[in-house]
Amino acid sequence: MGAPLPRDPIADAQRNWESRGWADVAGPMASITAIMRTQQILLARIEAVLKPFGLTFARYELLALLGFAREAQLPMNKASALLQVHPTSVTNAVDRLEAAGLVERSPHPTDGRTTLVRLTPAGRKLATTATVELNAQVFANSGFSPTDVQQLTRILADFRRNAGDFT
Amino acid sequence: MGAPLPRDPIADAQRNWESRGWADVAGPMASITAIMRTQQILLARIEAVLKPFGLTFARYELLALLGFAREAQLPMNKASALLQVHPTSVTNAVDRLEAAGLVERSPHPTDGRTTLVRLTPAGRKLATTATVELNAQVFANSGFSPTDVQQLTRILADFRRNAGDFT
DNA sequence: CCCAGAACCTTGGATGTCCTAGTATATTGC
DNA sequence: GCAATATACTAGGACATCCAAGGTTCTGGG
Repeated sequence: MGAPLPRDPIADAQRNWESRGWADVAGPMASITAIMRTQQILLARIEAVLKPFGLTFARYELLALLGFAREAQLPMNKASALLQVHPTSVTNAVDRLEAAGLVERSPHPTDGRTTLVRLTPAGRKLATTATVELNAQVFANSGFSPTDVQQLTRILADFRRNAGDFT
Repeated sequence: MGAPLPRDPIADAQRNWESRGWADVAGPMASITAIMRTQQILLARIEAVLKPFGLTFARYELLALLGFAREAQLPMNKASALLQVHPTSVTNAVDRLEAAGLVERSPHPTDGRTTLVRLTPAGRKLATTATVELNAQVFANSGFSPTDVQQLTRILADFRRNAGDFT
């Protein structure tokens, strides 16, 4: 979005916090701000790879999830829970994927309230293609060393468990 | 958004990647996905604290940045660079903060292209109040141990530098 | 058996982010 | 000095996320 800054803006913020008498929380503040920024960078990289396929990250995640599901299908509410996003976000993603012919909705055989989403053959194919591309262009050169990956995985899993994501 | 899941969905995804023959990138994939999810959780906590003040995280960040600037003012493009967001996002945030009487726009004295944004007294006061609240309710109990904070700071700073955020 | 409460999905609204394009002002180069 | 290029901000559009509200279908207790 612009040229590199001469200084780390987050490190500056941490110093500002300390000089204001908030030194006790300056470290966590900086870590959290860094997570926000890192997420933006990673999301931008991912979306750049997915754009040629007409996919966004949200839609890709749903395709990938369905690709690993039995019969390549899931109830909407199950998808919402596993992706950990609001049900309306799933509705939105399915609307667009369905319009693109990548998934199909069908009524649940026994529960009239729930709707099943299933990959079409085209959806299955695209899910694989897009994943291969993401693996090669983003995950293979993530910018994290193997040690970093291990530490991140541990730290963030602890955090997510503590936040109530899973038990 | 829902009850805790019985299993970590990201760990499941990692296993799925491995069983598909993508074991070499399964670790980074899981780390990156965990960053995405962690960012969502943290953002939700922050916005919950800011909501009573009529602020969002984007608007708060701008207020906080101005609070540390000389004269409590900055050119729009400088704010965009330091917050590392698109210029239109700053325009959007300033529009709303200005409507709320928290910041003011003024023309740059020598460069007719640039606009300065400055905190109003109300804006300065709210910035401090909101920060104290965020410190107490989010950063003081971040969910990261002091060791985690150190490791995160190091890993994410390396990543951001490598991504071209700063030198 | 039936109705109240719960569960599931969708619609509509608010916000934020980015991109593209357009307007206005500076700066550069011939 | 003037035209070409670059920079700064803003308007409009596409997407995603969440919340609130509404319609439909289940489930359970009386």
